Amino acid sequence: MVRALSRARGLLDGIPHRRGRAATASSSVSGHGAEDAVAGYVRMLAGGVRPDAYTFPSLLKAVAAARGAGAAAAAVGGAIHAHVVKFGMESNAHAASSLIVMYAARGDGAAARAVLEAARLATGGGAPVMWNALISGHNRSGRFEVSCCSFVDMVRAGAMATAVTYVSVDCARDLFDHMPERDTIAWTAMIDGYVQVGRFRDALETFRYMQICKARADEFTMVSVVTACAQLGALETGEWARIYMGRLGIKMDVFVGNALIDMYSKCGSIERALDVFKDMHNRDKFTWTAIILGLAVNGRGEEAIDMFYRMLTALQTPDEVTFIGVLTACTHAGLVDKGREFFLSMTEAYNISPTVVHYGCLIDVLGRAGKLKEALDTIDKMPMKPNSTIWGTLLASCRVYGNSEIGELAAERLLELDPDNSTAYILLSNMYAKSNRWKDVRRIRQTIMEKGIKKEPGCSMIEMNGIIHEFVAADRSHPMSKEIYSKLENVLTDLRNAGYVPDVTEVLVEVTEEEKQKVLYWHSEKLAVTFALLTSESNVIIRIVKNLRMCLDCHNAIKLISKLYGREVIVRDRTRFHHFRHGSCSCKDYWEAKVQKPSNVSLGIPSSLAMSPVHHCTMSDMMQLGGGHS
DNA sequence: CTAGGGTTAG
Repeated sequence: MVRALSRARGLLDGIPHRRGRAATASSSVSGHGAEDAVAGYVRMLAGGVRPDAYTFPSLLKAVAAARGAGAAAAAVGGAIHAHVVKFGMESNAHAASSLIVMYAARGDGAAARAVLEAARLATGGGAPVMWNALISGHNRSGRFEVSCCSFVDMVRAGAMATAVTYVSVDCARDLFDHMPERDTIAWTAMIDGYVQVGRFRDALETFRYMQICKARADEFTMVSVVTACAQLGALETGEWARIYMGRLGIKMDVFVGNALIDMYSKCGSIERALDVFKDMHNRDKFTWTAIILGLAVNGRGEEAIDMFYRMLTALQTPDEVTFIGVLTACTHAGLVDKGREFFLSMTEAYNISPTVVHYGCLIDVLGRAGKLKEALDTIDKMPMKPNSTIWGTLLASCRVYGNSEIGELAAERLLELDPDNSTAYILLSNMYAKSNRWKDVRRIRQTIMEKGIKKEPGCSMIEMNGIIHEFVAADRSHPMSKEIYSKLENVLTDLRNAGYVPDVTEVLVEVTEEEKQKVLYWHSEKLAVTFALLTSESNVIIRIVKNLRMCLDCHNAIKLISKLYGREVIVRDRTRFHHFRHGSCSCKDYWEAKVQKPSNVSLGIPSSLAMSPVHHCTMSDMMQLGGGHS
């Protein structure tokens, strides 16, 4: 590449002052690698075409995107910079911005800044986009402190630009609101800023405000909007966004397609994800990875693996994320041999070193199949230090299979790494209870109380007519709270008449039977389902997104609700989808405990200590009711 | 016609 450039330099002198065809040359260059771009540029010069303002941005973009910041790449960048100067383009905002991004992205902040200052001097201020370029370039090289400094400099220089999003979203919003005019890029940067920090509802709200302001969205904007919908499980809004794009003639490029596949998958609408997938003629590795993951978490592991083979046939190279999808598919489909096989093939066939996340997937595959010893051996042989997720995964499997020996070890390791992990305490005390080690049970409970360990509160979201409603356990803040609780009473009566028995043994605290039941009844997903029963048509699928894993009692209750009221309910929890229909669930109850409940009564254990395998919901129950401690 | 804003996991 460097040689090509030096050849280009040699050609410079012979260039006639002919213009006009440069744009064609530069557009033919974009979309290819740096090598192709430079080769195209050289061809252009050789053909006697003089580069213009349109030439350098795409050329530099290709060079900046080239992997690594090796000496060769640096030399090429420097040479192109020389060309920019030579052709008198250094104060052109487009060319200068491209140079700035290239230098900053490679970590050469001084060079980037020099380009900016030169352009400012030459033009008496310079275009604000150059500041965007500077900050964006710093961010690309991960030097966020430097980008913050640049931001301060920008403000001092009196420039107002769109890159403000990178400072802090709230600060950015303040600046955004004060911008004299906002173009599509500014709106998109703001919306995506919210998406990046996980404030998806703010992202959608800003998009709605964008509509009110009659600003035009483009495909970039829509990717961020659809991504927000995906995270929120907001299918109605996501669907609306797709129709909106059609109506406005926003082109559906591969980014939009990928975002849509992900959105439909994360909303439990895998059929529509597949529709989008089939309609896409340009598929990249993201497309395949998205559909593989979508199929995997929606309980269609075999099809996910078929897709992986199709991906190879389509000559797309899987990356480390693809393998997370493939391994997740194996977990959810219970395919142990395949899982091991794929894991090994990563290094052997694709030269991808498994990360701790991949090991987590493998532990999950083995654990869910009950191969706990093998899972433990795998952890021992891992080339990196196991993190808390690894031990947590193993612990969860130990709960399912009632293996207290390995479970105890996993819990201890987990607590070493994450001393306030509520799940570990609950499962540990539960395992002690199961082996009648009541002294240890009391010790754990004491620790929980003393340390004031708290569980992340359970929270369920549901979209109704484009509005997202949020419920936490025992929530009374919803405007329809009164109706919801009264409807819940009716639903529970129906359920009991149909044979539902509340699983109160999961409540750990010393309270009356009545109180135990209440705790159980007020779990956030029950509130959300009840709300949906109250407010939606009977033919509408109820879709709920939960932040934690579903609890066993809610799982039972919703199974029965789907049968009794003839409603389809889809719950996306932390790890998978539950599609409830006609009284059964797509997860095939795979994650439920595969052990018998302990027979505490016959052992003469006081009922206040009666325990059984517990789940995520119990800690808040415990704290909420005080356990005689409050 | 170009620069600054976009997709997959945890």
